[in-house]
Amino acid sequence: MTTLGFKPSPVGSAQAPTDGSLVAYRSLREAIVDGRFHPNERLVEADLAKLLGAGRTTVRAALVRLEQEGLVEREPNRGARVRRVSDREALEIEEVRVSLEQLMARHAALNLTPEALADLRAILQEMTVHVESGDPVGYSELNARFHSRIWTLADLGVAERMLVNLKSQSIRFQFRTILQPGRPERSLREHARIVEALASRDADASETAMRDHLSQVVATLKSAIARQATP
Amino acid sequence: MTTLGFKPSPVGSAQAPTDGSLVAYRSLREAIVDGRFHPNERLVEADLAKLLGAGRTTVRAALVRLEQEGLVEREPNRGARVRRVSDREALEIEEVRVSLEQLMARHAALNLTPEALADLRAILQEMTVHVESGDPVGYSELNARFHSRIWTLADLGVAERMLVNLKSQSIRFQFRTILQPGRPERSLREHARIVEALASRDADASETAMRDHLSQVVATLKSAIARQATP
DNA sequence: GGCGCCCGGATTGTCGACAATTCTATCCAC
DNA sequence: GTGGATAGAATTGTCGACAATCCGGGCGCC
Repeated sequence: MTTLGFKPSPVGSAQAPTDGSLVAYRSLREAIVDGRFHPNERLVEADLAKLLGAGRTTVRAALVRLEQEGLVEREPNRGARVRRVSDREALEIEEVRVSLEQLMARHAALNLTPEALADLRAILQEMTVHVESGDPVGYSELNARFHSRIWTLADLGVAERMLVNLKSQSIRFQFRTILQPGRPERSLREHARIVEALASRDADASETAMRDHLSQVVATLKSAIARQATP
Repeated sequence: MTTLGFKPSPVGSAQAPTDGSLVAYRSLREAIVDGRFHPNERLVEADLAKLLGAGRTTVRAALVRLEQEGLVEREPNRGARVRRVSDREALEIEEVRVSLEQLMARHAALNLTPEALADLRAILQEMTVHVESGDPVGYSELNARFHSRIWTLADLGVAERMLVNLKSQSIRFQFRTILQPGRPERSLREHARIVEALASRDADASETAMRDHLSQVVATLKSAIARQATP
């Protein structure tokens, strides 16, 4: 059992008076995506209840939600565990992501505002700095901001929810791409192309630029996986 | 309160000895997608418990799952209701569907087997019959079979789950497209093109054929919605 | 007559308890 | 020793009860 403590509300963004059920769900979710629970680790309801200072019913509800979200696996009468996403599935997730991000890029191009464009350029600028100083994890965060900005611009709630969900499932794999030598530099150029395409409000070009970018990510991930399979 | 009765296991496909929790979930799900509960209808836990012959805890778990699935809306302390998906959201769902189905078509082309091709041709044949005899609902079912066959051929579990989920949310809108005059005939031709593209194992062509087909669906739905907005 | 307060009814949120199931380790037969 | 049966521990599934919260109507005050 992991011994990391959960405070009632660590530093988290202030929310309603703190609904017990929500707190349990969010805490567990965060713990899983942050890797404080390992893949395949068992999640015993009673233990979690103690950890969270909640009742078993509450924990159970959270587990059900997380199962539906694909972060947790539950077998009848055998309990819950953190779901391990296989290499194959990670690739599949990334492919779905390509599809959805293409859609996002297309709509973003149609909805483009000067402010959004400025935001994207600013992020791009910051990215450049982090690449030059050789800071992959900082870059990775900016990368997330970049795409997220496009999502809100695209204004497609359904697709956005799906992407957020996919991301939380595949987060363990993100470093297998970004840590590849030369990858940040290339990624930066790809992002620049996306911004250009968006700036010209060309939906087709934006979609294509996004596809090219993420196809590279898929390819990188694929080769990284293949390489480690036969060391 | 709807008074439709739930038998323990109406005629449903046999499953494990019938897990109470699963039964509740499936019954509710089916009731919602079949329209036995109207959009926005309140789902009172105690009532459902009586209906299903289960405890409130069980019903609650089912509601949580359905919420995560997007079929039910729950506000803290205010209970659950059947989620109403707006016209706008239905369009969005359909657009996401286009993206994912393109991906499916691409992979289906790569994985094509003679049996799968035969299946698709058979479904196409049946479709022709139903179109000629003017049976839109029969055609609609075959349409579902057609796409479903492509999904299993594509062998992309993640994308398939998403599509199934999207479909259950937007099922109320399917008749707004298929009932349009001339739509079945056109749809049939589009499906034929998809089969051709798949048969030639051309991934790009398959993807394009699928996109063209579903873009038509989106367009049809869009105009149907616009038309009824201003009658 | 309108506005705000307060109260009962209805409903949800949470808990602990109990039964049912699965898992573990120990013992016995061979 | 090996294999299988068995008892006990651990864990899940389900329930009813109780407190907390929300909703609607009635009352008084201005």
